Amino acid sequence: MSDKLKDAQDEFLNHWGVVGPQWGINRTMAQVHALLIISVDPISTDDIMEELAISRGNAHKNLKELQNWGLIRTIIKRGDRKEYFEAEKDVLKMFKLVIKERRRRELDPAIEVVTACAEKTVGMKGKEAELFHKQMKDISELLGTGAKVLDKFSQSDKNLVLTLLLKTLK
Amino acid sequence: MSDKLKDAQDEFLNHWGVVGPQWGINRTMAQVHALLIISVDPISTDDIMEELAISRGNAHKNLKELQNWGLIRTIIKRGDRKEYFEAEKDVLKMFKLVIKERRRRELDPAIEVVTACAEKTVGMKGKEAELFHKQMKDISELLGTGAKVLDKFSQSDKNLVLTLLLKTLK
DNA sequence: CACAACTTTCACTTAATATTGAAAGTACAG
DNA sequence: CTGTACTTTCAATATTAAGTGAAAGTTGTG
Repeated sequence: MSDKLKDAQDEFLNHWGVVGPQWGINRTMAQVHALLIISVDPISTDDIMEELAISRGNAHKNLKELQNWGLIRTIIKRGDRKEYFEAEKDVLKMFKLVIKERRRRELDPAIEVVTACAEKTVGMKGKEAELFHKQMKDISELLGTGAKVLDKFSQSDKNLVLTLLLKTLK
Repeated sequence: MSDKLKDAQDEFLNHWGVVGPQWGINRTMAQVHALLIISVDPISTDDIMEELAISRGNAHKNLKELQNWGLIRTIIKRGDRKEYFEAEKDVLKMFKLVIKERRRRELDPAIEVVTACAEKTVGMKGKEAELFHKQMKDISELLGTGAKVLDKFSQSDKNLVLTLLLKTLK
């Protein structure tokens, strides 16, 4: 008998490890996270090592990284010296954390660069200088607005924001 | 005399090469694009090789890739056999293209995986199966809505959508 | 046709990232 | 205080991604 649940879980773990890197998240981190969001109970580093067939160092590093993103938390059980880990299971909260982190990593540095470049060329004359300044200013403004939108989304506590958004955009 | 415009342009080219990879775009592709969006006139592969000090193969590959994203177009001048390249200069259009491509690369494959996993476990009994199914379904729905939002944005021809959005979310 | 002016491909090199596993570090229990 | 049950670090190694440059392919021109 093939265990259909186990099959589906394995499919998720494997494919998520492929999808992760397309999101700028490494394969193992994506898989550790995947494992945790489908685990009913908190699990230990050893469980993760075994389940994903990875080394202790690797498991450790990625668990730390997931903690930095705020996606998982450490659980300690009394009478047990091991640490256990548990993921944020609420999918909306989870995505808000991801968006927040990606805004910080992707948008913020880009905004800094173009804003500085725009400022350095303000008021300059000549075709080339004017084009350069305009491009820097436009990119800066657009990314700035984008960052604000993402902020609002990740701070909002209404679950239906996305759905509302969709209607607004229609 | 230090050419302030040249300095700012170099700063942009260099830093954009750092920012690019954080966006899942390789350094050279980001720099070639950067060069093109601040060039007043179309430029050739040789110009790009010289300006960025990269090989022909590398320049070629990244130009092709930028064409796949729809971010640049080829220009031919009569009486000249060389190809020249020109970027989409409208920053809003440019970002719409980037968003469209990233949705395709990041969201679509992820949606496919979780949707399949959700379908395979519909109606299953037991704590573990129920959690798994719920997680897959929730992720699928959230990503699905996200994809639609990005679609609307990249299809919309109103320039002020983002700004409006911001107000809606307040 | 055949040469010149290009563009494209690709086997190889180089650089960047991820992974391992063992050693070092910590902290609790007895 | 000491042994044990862990967590953390890190130098070495493996894997993956990017870049090179020369050779092969293509196309327009005389």
